[in-house]
Amino acid sequence: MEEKGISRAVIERLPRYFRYLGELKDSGVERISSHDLSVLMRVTASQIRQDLNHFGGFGQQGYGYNVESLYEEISRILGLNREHRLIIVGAGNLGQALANYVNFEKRGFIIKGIFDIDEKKHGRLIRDIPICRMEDMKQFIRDNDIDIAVLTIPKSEAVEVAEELVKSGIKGIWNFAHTDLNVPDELAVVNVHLYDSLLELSYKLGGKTQ
Amino acid sequence: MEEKGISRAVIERLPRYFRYLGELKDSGVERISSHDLSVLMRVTASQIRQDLNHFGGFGQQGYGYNVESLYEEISRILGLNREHRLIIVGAGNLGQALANYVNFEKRGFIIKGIFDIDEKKHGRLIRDIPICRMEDMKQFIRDNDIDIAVLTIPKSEAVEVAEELVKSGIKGIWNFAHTDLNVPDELAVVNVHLYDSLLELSYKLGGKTQ
DNA sequence: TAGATTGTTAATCGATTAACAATC
DNA sequence: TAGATTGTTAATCGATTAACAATC
Repeated sequence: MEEKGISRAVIERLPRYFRYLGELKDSGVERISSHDLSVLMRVTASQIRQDLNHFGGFGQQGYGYNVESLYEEISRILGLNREHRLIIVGAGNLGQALANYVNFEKRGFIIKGIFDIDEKKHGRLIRDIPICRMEDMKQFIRDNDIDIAVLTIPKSEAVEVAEELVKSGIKGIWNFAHTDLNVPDELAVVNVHLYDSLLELSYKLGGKTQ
Repeated sequence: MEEKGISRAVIERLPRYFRYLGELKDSGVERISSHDLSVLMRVTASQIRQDLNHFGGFGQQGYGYNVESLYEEISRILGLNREHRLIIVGAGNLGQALANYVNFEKRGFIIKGIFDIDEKKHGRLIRDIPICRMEDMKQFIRDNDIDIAVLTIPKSEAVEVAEELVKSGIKGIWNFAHTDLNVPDELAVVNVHLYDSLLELSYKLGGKTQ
């Protein structure tokens, strides 16, 4: 039993389960019931059981869930049992910040290269990752078996570059550009629209200011 | 008629409407029907009309919506008619990247100060924004009438610092720390959990790799 | 006026919560 | 065994879509 028509809502909750289980595991908790977890996470126990049962019966009646093994199951569901090879496209502030961030690597998201149009940046290293010419991107993706591209370029270029990435055989795009990409359905895209998220905060502030 | 019990789903769609209307405005489009907009945005026309009518009847039968005025309405709903004063807490890679990003300022999100525990960073400027001591944060928030704190510190410190921010009278937190904050309901919090978002991508990649 | 398109009510769909028999 | 807690079905709730009278 696995992933056919799992709803977006469930998928978005998985990383949060994973995070809480990781913390429980680290603090030495061996087992937890859906009820206890629901109190911790401030959701309903029903939702937890429903969510998990989309992927399999990981619990045991009268016992609950084994923290370690549930953690491993979710880890596997999230695809953390295999290594991902990434490139970052756009060596601006955000691209460089992400390149410098080492925690992703620990989880198997390996950044192999950075690409930028600015030739003054070419040849420079961030950590040990080279900043390369855009012209070499396609070949680099193939040579290094890259599956994820992190898009941190201005929106004006994003759509075009995304299409180029698709042609190069990339499997997923982590899109920080503030635009919707026009890519085939087979491609996985997750958008991080920071400005949208800031506007959401501004909305929620509502009458709270002034 | 305004914002009472608007659902999360609707709120999260507002910035996207705003973006599309901005682009239409910039390309000189004067009016648009919910149908035409629905084709462009790949949603249903019904949803657009329902969403907008939570806030008021901005359209006109037989005509559609005036792009400019709808843009202004949504701008106002999103709170862009007033200035927001921000501080960034945590001058690491991400904090510095956000501080360097000028586009937010253009929309009225003014970054007034940056705070970090690392005293080697104190006194340095990013653009014209000073990096200050954590001890001075509380006073700075009051003196500069700060309403939003951007939290870009490790999760280990985030909960504690968030509580301090609450006491200092902050109204909203844009949280990039990978943890849930424990703050009163009156406070607006929007989380940007980058790692969760990357895991979502990893999940979606599913069988696509290997 | 006739045509177009909204605002809004009603119908449908999907997600969340509750309940409980199965079972460890 | 008795108690606890799951997996799963049924009930409820909410969000999306469809339909259409109102009206520009």
